[in-house]
Amino acid sequence: MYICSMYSSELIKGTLKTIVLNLLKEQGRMYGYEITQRVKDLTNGKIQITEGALYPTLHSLEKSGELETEKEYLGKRVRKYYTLTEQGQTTASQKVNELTEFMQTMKFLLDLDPQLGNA
Amino acid sequence: MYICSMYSSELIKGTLKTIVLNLLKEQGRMYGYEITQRVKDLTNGKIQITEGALYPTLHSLEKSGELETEKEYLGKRVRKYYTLTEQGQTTASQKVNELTEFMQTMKFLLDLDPQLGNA
DNA sequence: CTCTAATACATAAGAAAATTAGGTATTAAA
DNA sequence: TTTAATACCTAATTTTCTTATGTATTAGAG
Repeated sequence: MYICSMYSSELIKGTLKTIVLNLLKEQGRMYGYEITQRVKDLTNGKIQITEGALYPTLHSLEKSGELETEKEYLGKRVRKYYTLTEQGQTTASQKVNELTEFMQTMKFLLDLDPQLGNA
Repeated sequence: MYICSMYSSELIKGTLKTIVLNLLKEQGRMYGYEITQRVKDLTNGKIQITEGALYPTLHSLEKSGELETEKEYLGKRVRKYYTLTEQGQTTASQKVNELTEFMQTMKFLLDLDPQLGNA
């Protein structure tokens, strides 16, 4: 599953593209399987991207012009490396900003940050 | 739409139950339409719950035992007030905790909080 | 007085996104 | 030699939300 043990999965839908775009922005160049492992490591297993969710997302981002690919061979095994296009860089920033703003709004709405200015 | 102007809607799926349960926990007793207005007001219109999303969610939460209802009449107009059951109180807390933890994980993952201990 | 906007409930068809479950194939390790 | 890990992929189903309706009451504008 896209999210497993730590979070009830319905909480988190819709963040996958943002995660992928942001990782590629920071790392430069990654292949699919690497993305799943990186996210798992970075979050101590709390967020686990499934391949059934990831690959369609990568294909969709490529189709819409955010990502480019190049294949690489290690012996006979294939890797498809993804990099951000210029458009993808812009989208990545926008998505991260949107998610950041949204999380702040949610924090306020859930009264987790009651005064909006707790030092 | 559930989310309109400010956020691309795909970012935010799966938070509706948490929002509803948390509001009812804080406010005690609310009716559907009131919830949509409260959320809109609290978020300055950034998050707008549609009735097409809200009512099915309320019915589902009632069916699963998180919410109880009582009808009230103002003249001929009906209001259905929702309150948390004991189970609902527990669920509300859990959902808020989950979302809080998730948002922290996301913040870290998106490198928005690079050192994990910025004062 | 009449029409519109707001209040207040509801459902149904469709779209979007993930889950679940499968498939192929290579390589490293037990 | 068999299993686990690496590495790609797709299809059926489910969940959740959007969009579009529908009904009805009440307040306010003209």
